[in-house]
Amino acid sequence: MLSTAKIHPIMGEKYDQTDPKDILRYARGLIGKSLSEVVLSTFKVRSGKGKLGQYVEELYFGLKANNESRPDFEAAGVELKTFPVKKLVKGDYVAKERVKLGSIKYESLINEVWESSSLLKKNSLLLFLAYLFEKGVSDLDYVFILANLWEFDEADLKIIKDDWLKIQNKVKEGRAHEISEGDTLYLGAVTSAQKGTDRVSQPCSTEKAKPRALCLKQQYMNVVLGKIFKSKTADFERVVKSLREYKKGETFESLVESRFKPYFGKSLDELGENFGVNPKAKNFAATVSRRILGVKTKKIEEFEKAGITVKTIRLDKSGRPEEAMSFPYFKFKELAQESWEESTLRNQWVGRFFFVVFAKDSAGVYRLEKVKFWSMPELILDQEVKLVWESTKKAIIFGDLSQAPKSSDDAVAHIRPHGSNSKDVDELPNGKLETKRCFWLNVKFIQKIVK
DNA sequence: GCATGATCATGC
DNA sequence: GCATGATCATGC
Repeated sequence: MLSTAKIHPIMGEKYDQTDPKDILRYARGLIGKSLSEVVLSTFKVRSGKGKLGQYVEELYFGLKANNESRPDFEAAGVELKTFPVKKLVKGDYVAKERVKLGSIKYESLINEVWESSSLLKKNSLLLFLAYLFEKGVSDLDYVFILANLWEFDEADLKIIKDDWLKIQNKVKEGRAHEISEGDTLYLGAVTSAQKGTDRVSQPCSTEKAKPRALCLKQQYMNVVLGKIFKSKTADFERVVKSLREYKKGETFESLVESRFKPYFGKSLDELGENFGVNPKAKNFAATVSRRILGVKTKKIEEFEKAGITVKTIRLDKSGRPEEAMSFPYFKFKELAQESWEESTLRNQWVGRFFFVVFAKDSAGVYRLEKVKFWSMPELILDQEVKLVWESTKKAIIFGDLSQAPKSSDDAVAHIRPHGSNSKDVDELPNGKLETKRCFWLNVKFIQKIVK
């Protein structure tokens, strides 16, 4: 606990805790500095994660530990979110992790209504305070790089509300133990267990559930950061241009599905011709799918924010997927250093998927059969996929990729080359060069999903 | 028919 | 120039 804490002379400067703009002005006094530079204090550094946010609140803003259900700056309605970002080689800033909005209380959640929900009350106006994360730097020495007020626009709020309702609904149905972060789009229900085995009770079932917190997904934060910093990669196209496009009771997902419905049964070639897409390209079906969504070349904002991976699947005449499903290649040395919980693979596969399925008819013509939003049950992810990942990591560290999971091992996934050609290589920790590889979802597993 | 390695068009 | 999504090619 804190023994003493003194505000630095330059922070003797006052700010108006009832005025969001003045809070922002004061917050910006931190930009380019670390906490240790602006706060003179003798205090014990607390152990554990996420303490920097508390230090900032107490030492810089002079706030007391706050009641969970109200914003930090109650009179101004401003909630402070301190979070780490990383700088990519190309210069863009990305969130290091999700931004937590508050823990989920299963018992009370089921009695809340959205408009007066604790989530909305607390998080309507956010003050994003980002610091640059660097390995090995202590909490007080991180340099702050951004302070910005953030209010969700109508389009985002619509999706966040539907996310919230979806989570609430699962708890009402007594399925809190089946919640997965991939269920939802922008608002995630991330596990917050201290230990992997921690479980809490839920109101509508005797089954114990993992403790969870509501968060803004990492991908959502990446888009937000891109917009704030006006990054070149933050140029997106939205599927939903206006809220009026939503029919009554329609969610973003059902709206997307309804965009595809008029094309069900149409042949892939026919669709490609209509949209002027080169049928020879290997991403032919993927490009056609994007055109159906009404986007041409830019990234899809809603999909990007939600971390939705769009994949096309071709089924043969017997309904079997013709190929396994590839993902971006991984760097051997990076994977070797990761932990499963924070791995690139888990982060990608815990998200949502959108499958566009083309099936070969009796005449051998591919036709758009259906579309499907899907997320991997966390049980499969944290057991079966984890095993595949761990075995891959072992093989990489050992320096022999022939020991990595193969398609014939009959698991959920395997690894296989994924480069431009056999000369497209990456270095193993032992210095040996191997063709770049990626994780692939097995044909049988994909078949189960789309059935 | 299937597993595995190799490769290609696109977009940035 | 390279990552990505996806499919092609080969061999058993």
